[in-house]
Amino acid sequence: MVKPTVHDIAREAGVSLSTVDRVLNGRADVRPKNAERVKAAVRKLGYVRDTNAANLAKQRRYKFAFVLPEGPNHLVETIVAAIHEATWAQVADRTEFRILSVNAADPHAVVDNLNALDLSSLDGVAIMVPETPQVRDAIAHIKSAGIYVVALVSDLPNSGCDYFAGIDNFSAGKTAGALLGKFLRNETGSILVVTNSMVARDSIERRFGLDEVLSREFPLLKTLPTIEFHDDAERIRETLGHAVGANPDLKAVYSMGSGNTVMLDALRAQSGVEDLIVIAHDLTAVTRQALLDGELDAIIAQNVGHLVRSAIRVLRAKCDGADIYEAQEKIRIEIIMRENLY
Amino acid sequence: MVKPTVHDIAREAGVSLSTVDRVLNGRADVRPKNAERVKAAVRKLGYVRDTNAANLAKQRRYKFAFVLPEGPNHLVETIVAAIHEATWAQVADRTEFRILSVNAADPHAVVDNLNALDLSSLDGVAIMVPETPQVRDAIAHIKSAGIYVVALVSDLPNSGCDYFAGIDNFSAGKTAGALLGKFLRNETGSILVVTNSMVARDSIERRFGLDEVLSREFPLLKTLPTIEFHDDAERIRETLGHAVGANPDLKAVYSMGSGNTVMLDALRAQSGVEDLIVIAHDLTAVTRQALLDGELDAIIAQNVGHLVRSAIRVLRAKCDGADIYEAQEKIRIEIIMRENLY
DNA sequence: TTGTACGCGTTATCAC
DNA sequence: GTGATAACGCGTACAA
Repeated sequence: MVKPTVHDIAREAGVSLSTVDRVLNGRADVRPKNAERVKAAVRKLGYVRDTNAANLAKQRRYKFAFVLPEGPNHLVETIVAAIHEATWAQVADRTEFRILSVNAADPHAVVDNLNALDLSSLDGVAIMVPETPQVRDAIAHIKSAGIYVVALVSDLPNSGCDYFAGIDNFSAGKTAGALLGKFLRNETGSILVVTNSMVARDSIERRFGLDEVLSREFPLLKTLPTIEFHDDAERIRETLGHAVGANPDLKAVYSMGSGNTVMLDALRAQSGVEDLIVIAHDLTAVTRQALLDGELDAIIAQNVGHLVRSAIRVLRAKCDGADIYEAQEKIRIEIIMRENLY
Repeated sequence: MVKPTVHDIAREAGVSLSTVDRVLNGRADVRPKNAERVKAAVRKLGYVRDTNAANLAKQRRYKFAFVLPEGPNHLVETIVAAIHEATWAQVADRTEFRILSVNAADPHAVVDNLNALDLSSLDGVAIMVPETPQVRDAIAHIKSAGIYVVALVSDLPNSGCDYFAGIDNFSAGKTAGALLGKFLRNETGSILVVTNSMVARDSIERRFGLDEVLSREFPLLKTLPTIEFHDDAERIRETLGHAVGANPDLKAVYSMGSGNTVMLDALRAQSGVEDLIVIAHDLTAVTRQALLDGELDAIIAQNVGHLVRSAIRVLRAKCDGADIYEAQEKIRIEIIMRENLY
C-alpha cells in the first residue's frame, strides 16, 4: 500500500493530470461530472498532498513578518534571538522573516507600521502589540488581503486573528498565586504586586488570576494594590521601601511583567527583605541570573523558542490550508526554579 | 541571493554534475584536486542540500522502532499514544514506526527482542530499558549494522548511543527537593520517599538529587529511607501507615517513579495525612486527576509528546547526517500544579 | 481540457 | 576518473 499520487487519481478518475490539479486547487471550472469523479477517486484512494513536493514544484517561499514592541525589553530580545535561531532550523525551511519594531505604547504608530507592510509580498504576520480599536482595524485590513495573522504573547481576542500563540495569562497569574500560597502555607502576611504598567492586558489578567487563587485557597495571604512604576527605577525603590515599612508582615513580592531589572535592583538596595519570597515572569538573562543567585524563588515563563517556532508552524499550516497539530503548539506555563533551569 | 543548487556547484567548481554528486555522496573515487574544488565551491556558495528534494528523489522512507517496557505503566501508555499521535504530524512525514514491548525487568528477554529486530529494514531505534551489560552488547550489535540508537527516558551512558532524549533525573530530584523545601520553609519534619523499585537508575538519581538539595539548603527537613513497594498495594499501605505512626513530624511524601496509582490509593485509605505535601513524577491520567482533586500538590514531569517528537527528529537528523537543533530538542523538567496543568 | 516542461537531488548509462 | 545525458519522484504551471 503506497501513497497515491495525483497520477493515480487521474488514472482512477479517467481524466488528465491537469484536471485533477484544477479540482484539487480550485483553479478553474471543471465539468461537475469530472470534478465529482476526481473527488471520488481522492476519497477512494485516500490521497493526501505531499506538501514538500508541492513546495518544490512551486518554488514556494513563505514570507512572514514579526511585529514586536521596540525599546529595551528583555522578553522581546529573547524573541528576536529565537527568530534568528529558528532561521537555521527545519521549521524555517523555505521561510523568510522580516522583523518590525513598533512603539507599542502609541496606537497610531503601531497602526502606521502595520499599514506600511507590503501586503503583496507577505504570507503571514505574527503580532505582539496591545489590542486597540485602531489595531483591530489594521488587522482587518491585513486579513482582507488574504494574509494570515497570529497574535503573539498577548492575545487579540477581538481582532479576528487566525491564532493566538502564547499562554493564558489568567492561568499564569493563578499559577503564581498557587505557588505563593504553597510557599507560604500556614503563614499570614501580605504580598506586594508590582508591574511596569497595568495598561497591558497581560498584567490585568495575571492580577485577576492571582487574586482568584489567593482569596479562594489561601485566605491568610493578603495582596496589596498593584504598583505600577513605568520604567521609573526611583519610584520602585521608594515604593518598595515604603511597602516594607508599612507592612511588617510583608512576605512576598510578585513581579507581574516587564521591568524585572529595576525591581531586582530595588530589592538589592533594600534592607530587611532577605526572607521575602520573590516570583517574577519571563526567563531572560536577568531573571536567569537572579534565579541562580537565589534572588528569585521561581519564575513563571513561556518557552520563547517554542513560542516562535509554534507561530511559524501555525502560519505555515494556515498558508498550506493544513491542520494545526494542537498538542504540539500548546504553549505551556512553565515554573522554573534554579534546579530545573534550562 | 537564492539558494545554490548542485548545478551551481558544478559550474563554480568547473566540473560536471556527476562529479559533484560523487563528492557530495562519496560514491566513487574522485581526483583529490577535483574533490577539493567541489568542496571549496560548496563552502563559497554556502550550498546546503535540500533534504526534501533529496528525499523525494530517493523515495526515502525512514523506518524507526520504539522499544518500550511492557506491562501496566501509565508513562509508557502515554508514550505509545504520543507515537500514534505523531504519525499524523509533520515530524513523522515519510516515517514509519514499529513498537516493541519488552519485559524490561528481564535482561535476557530484552536482549532477545533487540536481537530479533530486522536490522536490514531499520534506520533507527529509540530504546527505553534499563542498562545492563547484555543490553550494551545488543546495542553495539545494532550500531554496528549502521543503525542509529537513541536512549529514551532512561539514559544508557555506557552503550554508545547516538543521543539521549529525556531529562536529567538528578536535576529532577533536585527540583523535587527544592519544591518540597520551599513548600515547607521554616518547618521541621520528615519526608517519606517512595518508589516502585530502586533498580531503575532513574529512581537512584532522583533520590541523590533530592538529598543533595535538602541537606544543603533545607537542613530542617529529614528524608526517610526510600521505600520500594514492587507493585504491591498491600505493602505500600502498611508502610504508609507505619510511617505516619512512627513519624509524627511527617510533612511530605515524594513518589519518585512509577506506581503512583497504588501510592495515591494508600494515601486515600490513610487517615491523618490531609496536611501532607505530596509530590509525584509523570503526568498521566492518574496523576492529572489527583492534581485536580488536590491530592497532589505538584508533579515533576517531562512533556511526553515533545519527548517522542524529539526522538523522531533526532533519529531523522542522524539519518540525514544533519545537525541537531539542541535548543529545540532539550527536554525540560516541568513543574505542574493544578493551575498550569495542560 | 490536455500535454509537457519545470523545480531539486538522485541514480544509472554510456561515453571519453 | 570524468563527463554528458536522461529518467525519476511529486505537484505545479503554462502552452497548446
